[in-house]
Parts: sequence; structure tokens; C-alpha cells
Amino acid sequence: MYELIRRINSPHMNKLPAPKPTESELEILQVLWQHGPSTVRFVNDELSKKRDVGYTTTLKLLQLMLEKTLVFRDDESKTHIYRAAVREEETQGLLLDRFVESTFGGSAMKLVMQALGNRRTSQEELQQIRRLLNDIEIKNDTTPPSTDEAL
Amino acid sequence: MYELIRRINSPHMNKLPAPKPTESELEILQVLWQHGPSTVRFVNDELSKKRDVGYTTTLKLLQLMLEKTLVFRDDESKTHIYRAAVREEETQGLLLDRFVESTFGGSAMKLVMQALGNRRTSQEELQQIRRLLNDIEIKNDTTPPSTDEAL
DNA sequence: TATAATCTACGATTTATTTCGTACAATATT
DNA sequence: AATATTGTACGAAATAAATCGTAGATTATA
Repeated sequence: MYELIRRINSPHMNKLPAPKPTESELEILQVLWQHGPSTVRFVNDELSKKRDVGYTTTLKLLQLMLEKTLVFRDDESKTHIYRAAVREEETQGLLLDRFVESTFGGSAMKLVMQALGNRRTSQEELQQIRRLLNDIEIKNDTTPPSTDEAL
Repeated sequence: MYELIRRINSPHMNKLPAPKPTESELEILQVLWQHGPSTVRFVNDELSKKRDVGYTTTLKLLQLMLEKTLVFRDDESKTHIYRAAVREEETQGLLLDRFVESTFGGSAMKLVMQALGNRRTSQEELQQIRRLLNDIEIKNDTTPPSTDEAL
């Protein structure tokens, strides 16, 4: 579907649909989501806390991300400032879909069970999930059943 | 090269350290988990239902997976039979960890909320999750609290 | 038995992603 | 003003993953 839109919009000047970020791009997005608009230097410093990355590597990645419109760039001043062009939840949802598909054969249910089962979950978090379950149940009651399968 | 990683990864040397499967390898494992020991032909047919894959591509993948000990092989007869060498839940758990780390910055909680929030979940499935939550709560009550954070 | 079909082995290519070196411009420091 | 520092641009190498072609062996079939 995204592919289609992109093609219609012609190869260049592709404005809207943000493509799927790679692993490294994800890391960078995490930084931008967490800290807001940042310089290359800052992003690189953040990444460097976890693993070894060269400055120009980060720079290059950000430049590629700019092309893909995963980020925006303010190049008013010499030192450019990048900010995420995609929203966190949206992107996560997209990746979640991919992941559920590839790893859990499409069953988000399985995934949730695994995630909850194999970890320590605090009382508060359990409560939070319960509340969410309630909300969903209410919605289910007031909404015609969907034909979609497994959660 | 792989041997090296293997030893390093393995705290107590010996035994199979489950190496991380790639996307394609995952697809193949899905087939093996779901259908049990299979021939290359069968695996390839299964994969072909979803997308276009050449026979030798699948063969090659399986051969690589054999090297990585992701699968075992029975080559008694001319037509070899492959079976998964890694357990489904274990592998999924491993990948889940990776995914939670890279996409949700380590918070499995966030992931669960997303997974539950953005999908249609049937009454029955919701119940199933509630039961699981109860089980976990009981365990929490009888187990000293962990210092670990997020779920 | 000859021919076709099916299979494995494996190198090579293609594609995607990440990493880095180098050139050069702008700014800061001495 | 000279020099060092910090920055961007960008090509290209390094790495990883997936795909495919072809050779040669084995088995099935005409």
C-alpha cells in the first residue's frame, strides 16, 4: 500500500510515506524520540554509550534517513539539527506488525503471552494491563465484532 | 568464525548456543516447527505460498542453517530431511528480547500495551490474558520482589 | 538402457546495510 | 593571521543476507 502511494508520487520528491527504518535507524530514532531535536554530535554520543560508532557513520545514517524522510533537518546554522519525522507509536506499531508476522506467525496473542509469561512484571504494571483489558472489553461490547482474526 | 562466537556466547562452553536466526531463517523455522521434519522441497513449497522463492535458495538457506546448528539433518536417504534444532518458545523469547530492546527501548510493558491496544482482541483471548495475569500475580505474592525494572 | 526428473553442493552475484576515509568549508582558538 | 577544531558531503569499502546458476550424482520413468 505504501509502495503504491510512493510510486504514484514519483521516485523523487517522495514526501509523505515514511519507509520502514532499519535496525540502526531505529536506534537513532530512539534517541530523537527520547531527547527531541538533536545534533549529529549528540546523537552519536548517545549511541556511543551503548556501542562503538564513528561520528561519520552516524552522520551518514542521519543523511540517509533524511532522504527517506525519517527525519527532518534544520540546517539554518552550520551545525544541523535533526528531529524525528515519524511518530514513535506509529513506527513501533509498524514494526510490531512485522515482528508478530515473522516471529509469531501472525499471532499477537502468542507474543503477549510470551512477553508476560517470561518476565517479571510489577503489580502496577499488571494493574495497568488490567485496566487496558477492561477498556478493550468495553469497546468490544459497543462495537460490532470484526472479521479479523487473532488479536 | 562461528565457532568462536559460539564459545564466547556460551557461559559454560559445550551445548548448543542458540544463534540468532535471520528473517528468512525464521520463516523456515516456522515451517519446521509447524510441520515437523521436512524435505527441502516441502519447505520450499510452503514458503512459496507466501512469496517467490527459488528451490536452491531454500536449499542454501537450510544448508547454512545446518552449519549454524539451527537445524539438524537426516541424510540417510538421498532426499535429506531437516528438522528444527532450536525450540520454538526459546527462539521466540530470544527474538522478543532483541525486539523489545531495539524497538521499545527495553520496555516489554510498552510492547504489550501496543500489541493489545492497536488490535482487535476477542473476548476469549482477553480472558486468557486475564488468567495469565492472575497466575503471575500469585507468583508475585509468593516470590520476593525483583529489583528488575519494566516487566 | 536411455532420458528425464530430482536432488545436493557450492561458488558467485545481487541487494541491503553499515562503516569509514577524505575533501573541504565554517568557526573557534592562540 | 595562522592553526586547530568541528562540521558536512559523499564515495567507496566492508559486512551481512538472500538469491540464483550450474555441475554432477542419484533415482524414476519411458
